[in-house]
Amino acid sequence: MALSREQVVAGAYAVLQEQGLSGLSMRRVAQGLGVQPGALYYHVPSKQEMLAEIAARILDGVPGPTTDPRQAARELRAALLRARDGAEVVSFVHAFRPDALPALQQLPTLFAGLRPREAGWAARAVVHYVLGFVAEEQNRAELVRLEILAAGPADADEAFEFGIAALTRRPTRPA
Amino acid sequence: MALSREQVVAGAYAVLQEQGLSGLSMRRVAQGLGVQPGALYYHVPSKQEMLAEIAARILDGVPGPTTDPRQAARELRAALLRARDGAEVVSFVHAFRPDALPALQQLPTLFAGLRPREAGWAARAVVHYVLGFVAEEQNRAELVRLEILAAGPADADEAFEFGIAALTRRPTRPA
DNA sequence: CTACCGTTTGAACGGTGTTCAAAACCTTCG
DNA sequence: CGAAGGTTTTGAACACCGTTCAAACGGTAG
Repeated sequence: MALSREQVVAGAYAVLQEQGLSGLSMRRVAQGLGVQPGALYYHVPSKQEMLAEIAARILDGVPGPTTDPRQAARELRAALLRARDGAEVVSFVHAFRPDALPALQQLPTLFAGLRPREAGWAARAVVHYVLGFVAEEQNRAELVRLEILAAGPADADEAFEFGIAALTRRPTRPA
Repeated sequence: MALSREQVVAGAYAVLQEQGLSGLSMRRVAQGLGVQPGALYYHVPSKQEMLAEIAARILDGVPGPTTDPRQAARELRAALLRARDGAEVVSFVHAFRPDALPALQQLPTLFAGLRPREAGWAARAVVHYVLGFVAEEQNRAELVRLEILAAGPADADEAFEFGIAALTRRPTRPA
């Protein structure tokens, strides 16, 4: 049976879960699918595009039908945590192909109380904060797993809420 | 005259400015110094350590003697913008060697009005926001330079202040 | 002049993303 | 059935990458 784009992406996702982003090479994906590396390029134009599809998959279905930016941020974090190195993957894709992540592009609509300009800024601030926070979270977990770092305090949820609360508080009118 | 660690780092910094982070390879650094790649490893244990030194150099002297978190954030952004791909470099180093960046580790002391736990959270939030914001800023500039992306609105300063204002506003006491 | 030590070379190892002509496979048609 | 034609895969190569290490080099002190 011939390969398909979905199978390639699924295979890559499996490698991501088992080896992490640094272990995700086209050769390993090919090996996992029992195929030569070149075959992948018939279904996928580049590794970057493949990662874009994985990132979309990671963010699939979030945020749900909420109108609360805080809730959206929580769901975003949960989705990122579900995939190994999820934040790193999404950050990478967000950098060179932001249009491939509709989940993040729709965020400004949740800041209904703000003018369009400010809503965009607020959404970007939340995205940067969430991606940075979770990237550090997953990274530390990995370093702890490899015993390079000692486990720190388990206050991630509280810390996350602290930042999100600040970023979603309505500005106090100056004067 | 024999090479020195400082010369290696300076050479790497020069390559960074001319080629960007993606063009910064040990081989190119060696070439710029008129030396074989292996010679670098007598002065520097790895590329990661070399990058850590570059990141420290980028953040050298910031934040200045201010006690205002907002001002510190502005100086941080300015320092990152001074180096090509500065935010990406510092993010990378911050991920696997946070202790190599005292400039970022000292940030919690600026949140004097908060309890230690909250001060740490606030500092981390600011770091994630600033690094994410400037990374996007520099990345977009690069994509525009390569004519992959059309130039957007020039509201970076305002957008930055918006996020920083939110992150440095004192929490409204809940009840 | 010789020994020594700090530094550099040159070559190699094992990896990476990507390309492409040629081969293999599969389906459809005569 | 066999031939044609399109789709998919192979196998090999290209140009890189970070890193290692024995051997050679350079200068300096005894």
